[in-house]
Amino acid sequence: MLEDRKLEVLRAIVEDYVSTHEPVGSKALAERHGLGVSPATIRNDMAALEDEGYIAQPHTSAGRIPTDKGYRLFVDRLSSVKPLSTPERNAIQVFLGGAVDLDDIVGRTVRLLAQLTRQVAVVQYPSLARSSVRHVELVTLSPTRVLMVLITNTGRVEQRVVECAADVPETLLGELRALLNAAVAGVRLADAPGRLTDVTDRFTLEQRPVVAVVLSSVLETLVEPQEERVVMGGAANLARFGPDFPQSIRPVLEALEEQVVLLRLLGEAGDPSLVTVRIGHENPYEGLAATSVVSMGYGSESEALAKLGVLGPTRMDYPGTMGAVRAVARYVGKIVAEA
Amino acid sequence: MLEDRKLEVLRAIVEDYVSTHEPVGSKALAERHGLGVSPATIRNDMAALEDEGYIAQPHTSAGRIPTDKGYRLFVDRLSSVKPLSTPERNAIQVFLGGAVDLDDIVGRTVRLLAQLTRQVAVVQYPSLARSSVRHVELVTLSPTRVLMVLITNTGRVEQRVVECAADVPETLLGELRALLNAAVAGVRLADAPGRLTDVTDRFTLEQRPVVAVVLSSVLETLVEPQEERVVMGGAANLARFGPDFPQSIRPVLEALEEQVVLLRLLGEAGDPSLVTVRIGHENPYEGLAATSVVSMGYGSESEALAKLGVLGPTRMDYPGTMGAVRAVARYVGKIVAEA
DNA sequence: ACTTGGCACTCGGATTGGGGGAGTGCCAAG
DNA sequence: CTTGGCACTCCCCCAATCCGAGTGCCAAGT
Repeated sequence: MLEDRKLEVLRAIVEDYVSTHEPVGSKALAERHGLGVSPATIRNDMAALEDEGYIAQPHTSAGRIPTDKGYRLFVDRLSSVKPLSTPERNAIQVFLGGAVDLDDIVGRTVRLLAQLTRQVAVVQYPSLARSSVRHVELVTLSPTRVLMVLITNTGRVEQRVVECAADVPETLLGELRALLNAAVAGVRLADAPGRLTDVTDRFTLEQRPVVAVVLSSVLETLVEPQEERVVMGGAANLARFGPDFPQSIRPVLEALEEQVVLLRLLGEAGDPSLVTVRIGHENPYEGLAATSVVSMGYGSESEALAKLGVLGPTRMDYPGTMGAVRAVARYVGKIVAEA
Repeated sequence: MLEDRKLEVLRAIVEDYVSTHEPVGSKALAERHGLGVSPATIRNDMAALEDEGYIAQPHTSAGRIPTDKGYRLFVDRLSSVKPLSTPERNAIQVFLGGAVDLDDIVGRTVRLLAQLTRQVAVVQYPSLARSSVRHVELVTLSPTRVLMVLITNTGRVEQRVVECAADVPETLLGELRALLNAAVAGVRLADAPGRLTDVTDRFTLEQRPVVAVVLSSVLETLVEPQEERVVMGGAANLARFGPDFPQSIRPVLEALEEQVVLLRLLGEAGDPSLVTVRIGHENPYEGLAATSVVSMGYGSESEALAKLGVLGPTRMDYPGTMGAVRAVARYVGKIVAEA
């Protein structure tokens, strides 16, 4: 009973603080939320909650604000993901439906997420490692230079210029192209290198050096997690962060420019089939101490290809944000899987 | 004589204000800069400059700050582009030298510019319209779907999926590929459509519908200015803008997210072979009233392929910024041209 | 054992009221 | 045309003050 009400009070504090952005006091709480008790009682509960570390006061004799720990409890036990409204769902379909290629899908997704949540959105490109090879193309640029283009089933296109010591005859290239495609088409990138081991053997001794150079380039592209690309958008929503500016926005902007940091933010989250929330100091970057990340994997039913998420102040609307992230992730997953 | 000194005073005001970020008064001016006249004299000149609209005072009895018009005069007549230091030049070479493909070049350029100028950098991808076709590739995805990949001499890769009503036999595709490449390889994109007019004639009547669909897709990709892509970086440098925050940073962030706005910022500048400066209200977007854009075209000797630039507060170090932009533009131009 | 009203207390934030000073404009003399 | 002098004007900074929301605790009520 008492425990129950304490949790109820915590929920009320989080909700009020999220909507007003101001420390919330016992009186306002008692009034606005229909808990049938007096401010004094709430004060007792609040004192307890503070002892346990769920809330804190900025200064003596101010209202309380939730701590990271408080938000954590709220997210884990006091709230449920809020489904989107039907118009919102429709908007997603319309907005993503018009996409033509992978870049377009990712770009639209980022804008969509940013608009829906009014926060900063981050979307990772479908990972190369988990997708499969659709086609390998070799194009002569100059006698000694070859452009290798790798197309995956997720629509991603990787390119690389190969410099060869000797001239590469067009016929050789054609042969190699055919062999390559026969060997790896439809194969997952991670498994592809194994299929290439005996390709060199098919060529004459004098051809082998050239073949080897091209092959090694293909292998590199296959194996290297390659710069896992991440796209960010909605930075203007940072202005919503609060009036306590440069200090708070600066490190966030810095973090957002580092692909590496973005990748870690998304990458270190848990089960990709569920919405994950990392709150404040739980994030792997100190500049984001006042920031939460809501993320989720997307891809085919069976497997996540990549992740996406949004980033906002710890004082965000978790249920709503989680709902938006989940809905978008599912929808994008469907699109990417069927493409 | 008098005119000359007035200009000298204006230059001093701009330089001082840029370095201190504070309104500059007559006394400080007389001391710090070696104009051999008394503060009183300077006051007279300042009054004149104010009448003519080159400087203004934030409030009565404060120092003066340059107006947009003042900066304009400074840029046009009082300053010269400041060449980079040798170490800086080396840094450019090292940093851009390691680039492997077009995306990489553009990405590195943006980071380089942002770091060099400590401002927000904007780089446009080499335009399709002005570059030429290196290769067209057609790949079967499923019996009725064909992926068209267009590779330009600037290293840019455009892709598009073509849906055909009927099955597309591999042999037909091969033929078409050969014809296409024979027709347009090495041709500028703008001129390419003309070369394709009689391609359809080479096919049998029953093949033509399929050929036509693929061709029209190729044409679209060739003709459409296609989303002219722009990349932005160094947003963290916005924090340097000033302590008068959200109001000033918000519209800028918003503008930076609009590809369209970015394109206009770069696009409307003048002669692409020279460094162009747009100051404050000269910009085609009201959110950027306190912002200047320094931009320049880059590409081969003969012709600019695209533009790049930086964006910062009107109170920026113009000579230095212009020097950095020019140096980077030239170097990137060289790299892109020879690639 | 909780809840409640009462009450003294504590600070942060907004407001007010002077100085202090940088900077200006004008004037009269060089 | 330049210069020193001088009165004047505001802005900015600081300190003192007040106000009130909010707290903690206690003693009484259920």
